[in-house]
Amino acid sequence: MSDASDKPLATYAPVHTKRAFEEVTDQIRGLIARGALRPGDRLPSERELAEQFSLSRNTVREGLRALEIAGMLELRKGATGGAFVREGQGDAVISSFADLFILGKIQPGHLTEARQIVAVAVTRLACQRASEDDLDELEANVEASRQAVSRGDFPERTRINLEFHRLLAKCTRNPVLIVIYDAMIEIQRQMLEVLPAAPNSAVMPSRERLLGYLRARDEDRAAHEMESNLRLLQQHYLSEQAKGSA
Amino acid sequence: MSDASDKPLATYAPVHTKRAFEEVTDQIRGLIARGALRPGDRLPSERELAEQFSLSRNTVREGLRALEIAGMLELRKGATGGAFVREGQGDAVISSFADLFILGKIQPGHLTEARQIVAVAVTRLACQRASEDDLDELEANVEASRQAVSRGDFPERTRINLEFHRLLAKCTRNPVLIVIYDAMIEIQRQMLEVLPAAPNSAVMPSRERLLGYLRARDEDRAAHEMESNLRLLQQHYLSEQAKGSA
DNA sequence: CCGCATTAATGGTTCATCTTTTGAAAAACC
DNA sequence: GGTTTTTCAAAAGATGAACCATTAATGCGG
Repeated sequence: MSDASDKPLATYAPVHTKRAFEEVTDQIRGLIARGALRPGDRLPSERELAEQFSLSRNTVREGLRALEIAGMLELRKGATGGAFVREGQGDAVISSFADLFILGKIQPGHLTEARQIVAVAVTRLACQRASEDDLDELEANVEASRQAVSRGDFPERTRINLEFHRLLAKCTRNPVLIVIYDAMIEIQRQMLEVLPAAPNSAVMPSRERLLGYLRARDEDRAAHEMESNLRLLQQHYLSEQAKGSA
Repeated sequence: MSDASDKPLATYAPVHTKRAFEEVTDQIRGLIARGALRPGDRLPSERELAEQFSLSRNTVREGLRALEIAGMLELRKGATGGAFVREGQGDAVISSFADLFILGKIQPGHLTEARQIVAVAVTRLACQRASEDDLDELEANVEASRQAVSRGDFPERTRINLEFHRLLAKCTRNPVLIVIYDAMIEIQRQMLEVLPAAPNSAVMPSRERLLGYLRARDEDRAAHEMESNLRLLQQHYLSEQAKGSA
């Protein structure tokens, strides 16, 4: 079917026959990247898009779905429904990151090592940039954790303790760090559903000290507190791993 | 938010009517998470899955497509085609991360700040863990960069210089750090396509010094070299931002 | 044994049609 | 007049059947 005039020059490059729906995603991505579509904007309905692209509605939907999964669009049904450009959040990053764990690509030791690195930096930046409101939120979180413990609601305590990290990351005002840190915390959460949680009664006192250092804007002490806290965790997982492989 | 009266007995389910294709993705994700499906395994054909799920082939395809986009499956067509569980790589993380930049959520200053943090840590770990082969690869990369400069091929030099970071991250042997760092480098690359690149003639000498420190396993000097290198970049972007908003 | 045409299996695409959800307009009610 | 209920239309969601395109295995002829 392919005569010589098909590909006259030896460009070896392209390959990977593009599927129709990828053309849809590329074009829409391009419009967003160029600013022609902005967060909150509504795209034409599936039927209109299908006509404009000269594709079937099904194929267009696959493209829209792809962008929805990628977190760039939100598809709303109903009378005023349609495809809307999303205010970008890191949900897609977080879930695809978590998939790496599901696929067995990430071991607990890998995660805690990376967490240590980012957590210390996040703590330092939070110390510099946290507003009073941020600090109040953190304090409320610690208090909520205390209450969960007193109720004996340990799953809830775990959830609150992880939430603490999310709040801390928010203080940095840096979306890159926020999404990275949130993703790592999400994986941690998923790990805790499978692995035995480290009991770690040292967490609460550590949190209280950390809170004090944050309020005092004592960056070094705050960072050190966070670091030693996570080092315990790292040691726990490394010893678990040793047990597992023994 | 405090006492029991907050949550009466009837907490009215969360719901959020699940779409049919999400059931497909959840079930397959579950099978992978439980180890019933492992990387490399082939799923039944779309037609068979449609029958087993009691769904139309179209709907099943949407589910498979979703997992393909998430990077968990690979769909191959042809006689021996089908859906295969992928060896997990961070592609999906990287592209969804890059989407945050496309959506305008990430500014250059955010990225370089985060890069500084991770890069220094990556450098330290690379110093500890890089094999001789790793170091040879890094050296070859620097040499390639030199040659690109002498050819005057600056886009190629940029590509090679970013590749240096990818190689460095690989030395850490930590998939979490690798994927995070790769993602940041990819965003950097996309930024360079839009923004004026920092000329930065200081890169090559810095790279050579860094390479020396890596070979000498001199962690502190290597980390310092990387840090001061990126600080220049950060200053460049901050001054650009100041110009832009002026 | 090799080379080429055939064939079967698979994903890719399209079409037509139906269902469900949702918001808003119209109607009924007080 | 204002409020509630009903109706309606627009949109995505789902379906099933058909057809196209690609790929690897099969088998035939040399």
